Amino acid sequence: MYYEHMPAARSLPLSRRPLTNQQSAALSPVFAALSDPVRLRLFDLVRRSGSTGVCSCDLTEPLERSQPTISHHLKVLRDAGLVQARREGTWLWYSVVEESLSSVQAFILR
Amino acid sequence: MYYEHMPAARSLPLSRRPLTNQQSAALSPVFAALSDPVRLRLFDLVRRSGSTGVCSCDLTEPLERSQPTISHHLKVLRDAGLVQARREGTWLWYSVVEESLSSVQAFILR
DNA sequence: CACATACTTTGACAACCGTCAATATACAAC
DNA sequence: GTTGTATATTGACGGTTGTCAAAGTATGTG
Repeated sequence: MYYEHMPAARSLPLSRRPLTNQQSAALSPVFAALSDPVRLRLFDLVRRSGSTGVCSCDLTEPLERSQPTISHHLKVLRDAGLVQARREGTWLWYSVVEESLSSVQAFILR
Repeated sequence: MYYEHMPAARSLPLSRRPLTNQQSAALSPVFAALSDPVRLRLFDLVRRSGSTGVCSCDLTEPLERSQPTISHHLKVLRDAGLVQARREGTWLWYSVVEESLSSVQAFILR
């Protein structure tokens, strides 16, 4: 008799077991991406631009940082999976990745 | 006529306005405290110890870090307002500060 | 091709971070 | 007081981070 259709026995539900090394390694970069005040405001500006998105050139002035610095921060947010870019001619339109904060949300409610 | 009892006019509800410099400066240290994988697991272990708390000596081994390192990380979590310590004789019992993640939660749902 | 605009990459710098060994402090028991 | 245990602080080390100026890449216009 095969048991492949039976769930493995667990002493505790998944969320009640200690955070594993892998889970924390996957989650910490998301927190790290939001650990800088400039990036927090950057993410907020991108998020409130909605599905339309916002172009990088419009983010330099309100954040009072140089254009390369904004580009650097956007890359950090992109690498963390928090925002995405869509090219349209010369411009890059940034928008948030929906559900990208679900892992953080899951950790809070854990 | 005095208007001191009238609320200031607002073009948008508070949560719909861009994150201010002060808000991001207050929020980023909380994310920074959770941006390290060891601290994430540390916070998780403290949290699951409940109101009883857990003593620092029991955290060194599962996290595979030296005692000074764990002490350092606990201080970071304490400074961020995420955990608190209560002394009982020679031991310090660490427990989470309830509602300490509410600012993060508010940011996610913003 | 040249030129302009939008954005990225490189390189440098100071500041910060994670880690541990060594040392110091706090408390309890004697 | 001394001795022992629990925790914090100090100092040092390599590695990472935020920032900008300068240079490079990409796309569009003429």
